[in-house]
Amino acid sequence: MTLQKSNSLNPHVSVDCVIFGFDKGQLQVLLIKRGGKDEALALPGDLIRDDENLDEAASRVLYELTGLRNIFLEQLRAFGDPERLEANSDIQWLNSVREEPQARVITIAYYAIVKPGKLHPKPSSFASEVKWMPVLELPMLAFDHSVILSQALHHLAASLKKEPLLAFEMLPRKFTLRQIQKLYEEVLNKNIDKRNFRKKLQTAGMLIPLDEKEVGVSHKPARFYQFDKKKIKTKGWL
Amino acid sequence: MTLQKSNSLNPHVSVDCVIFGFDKGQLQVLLIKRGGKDEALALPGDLIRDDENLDEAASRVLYELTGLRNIFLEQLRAFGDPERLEANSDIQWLNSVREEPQARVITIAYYAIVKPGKLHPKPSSFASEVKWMPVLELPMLAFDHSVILSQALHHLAASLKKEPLLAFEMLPRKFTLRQIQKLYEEVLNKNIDKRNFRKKLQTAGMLIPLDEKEVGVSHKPARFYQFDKKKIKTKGWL
DNA sequence: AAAGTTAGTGTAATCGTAACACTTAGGCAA
DNA sequence: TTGCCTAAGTGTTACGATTACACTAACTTT
Repeated sequence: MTLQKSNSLNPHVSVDCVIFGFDKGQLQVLLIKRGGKDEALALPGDLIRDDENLDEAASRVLYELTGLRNIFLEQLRAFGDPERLEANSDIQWLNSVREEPQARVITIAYYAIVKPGKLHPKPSSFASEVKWMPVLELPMLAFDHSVILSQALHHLAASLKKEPLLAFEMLPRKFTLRQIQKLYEEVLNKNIDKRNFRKKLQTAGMLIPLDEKEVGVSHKPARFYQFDKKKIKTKGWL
Repeated sequence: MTLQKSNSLNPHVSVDCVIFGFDKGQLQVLLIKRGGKDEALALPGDLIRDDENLDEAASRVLYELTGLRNIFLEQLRAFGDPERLEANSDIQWLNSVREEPQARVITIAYYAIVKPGKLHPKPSSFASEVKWMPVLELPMLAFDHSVILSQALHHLAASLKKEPLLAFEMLPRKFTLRQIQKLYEEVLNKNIDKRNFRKKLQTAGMLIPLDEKEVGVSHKPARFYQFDKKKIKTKGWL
């Protein structure tokens, strides 16, 4: 091992966040454009700062982008092919100014869940454009972000089967049984039997029925429910 | 964000490998000492080189340590508190020579599985001492390696429930039904009913019975089996 | 008032899981 | 050689979980 070499080209390390939301019956992901109009969409992310750990860096990216704190956020995994393109245009600028060889970028991917309505995307110092995109009809993303996103999606589906908590993170505070079923159908990409699904929800006993119903719908109005946080069951319930 | 700063202190990035093996009825992990006798045990690891991706770096560490290739190897997750101590003594030396502030080390943890008997630990350029230790009776490890190991162990148990393949990676080519059951009992840390366990193995149909039995044991000799790689079932079988 | 839409509800068949005990084959010691 | 020790090997029953399946109720629109 050449010490000199391994030090001189220490990689950049960034976090990238796959931010999921469920709205209009579709699973959505929050994407940005950093610079010009015709740039590819990308996952929001930033270089890690010296004084923050990985989780804090991801939290910060989320906060700077959305203004939200206390969001569900977990590390997915690290990505770092040496051929990975630069994940931050600042770095490109920096390197071109210095005429140094470009250091690679290793990124730690996180996935996050935001309740619908909590977030009204707007441009920031990070991103000239910010918007929700339905995961099922995505264009190509910048860098290796398509790979990251598809792994995050896979992971989300696997987690949803084990942890009902995640489902409730994706729904508004009050929701109907139909909404939660649609969420599962969308993410797991299969149809679920209504009666069996409700039976299992009842057995789990994590729902508080409210004395409130849908209004203005042209069919029998559904009852609203709330999630009972005291009764989380986390293992294998679907 | 200060560009200058974020670049000048680019973190070091390393891989650390949690190498599991199952021998003498116990789950073991391969640990090293880098330097002196009274140093704490540590997970084997190294800085990532410029020309390799993360998986390759982990593979290389494994190869340099054990001489083995084509080992089961998967990324666990990244660890990177800013307070993380140096994970490579070369770096400390380097930094002290240059009188630079120490850059933090972010590490990508991997876990690997090695069949018993494949590996006869011996010192290398990495490590002055290399040895298998039973995971249930470990001393404190260097840096944050105890945390990494415990997460790897947890992950291993979770994976074993889903992927029988992992079990077969841990066993020799020929094994008895008792061996595979003991493996599960050790990793999942609970007793398993013999008849039910065998029934499930049969249902899964991944075992090829051999015309060979234990010899020299002071009880009814058990039949040997082989794993049928063509019939892997990977989802939820235990 | 009729048609359209989703809410809401129970039962029977099937499958998987869990609990449980005795006979057999070999080594070893008296 | 006999008896004892040890682990191998083998089925059945009870229980719980999962699946499949169809009608009535409430509200809106035309």
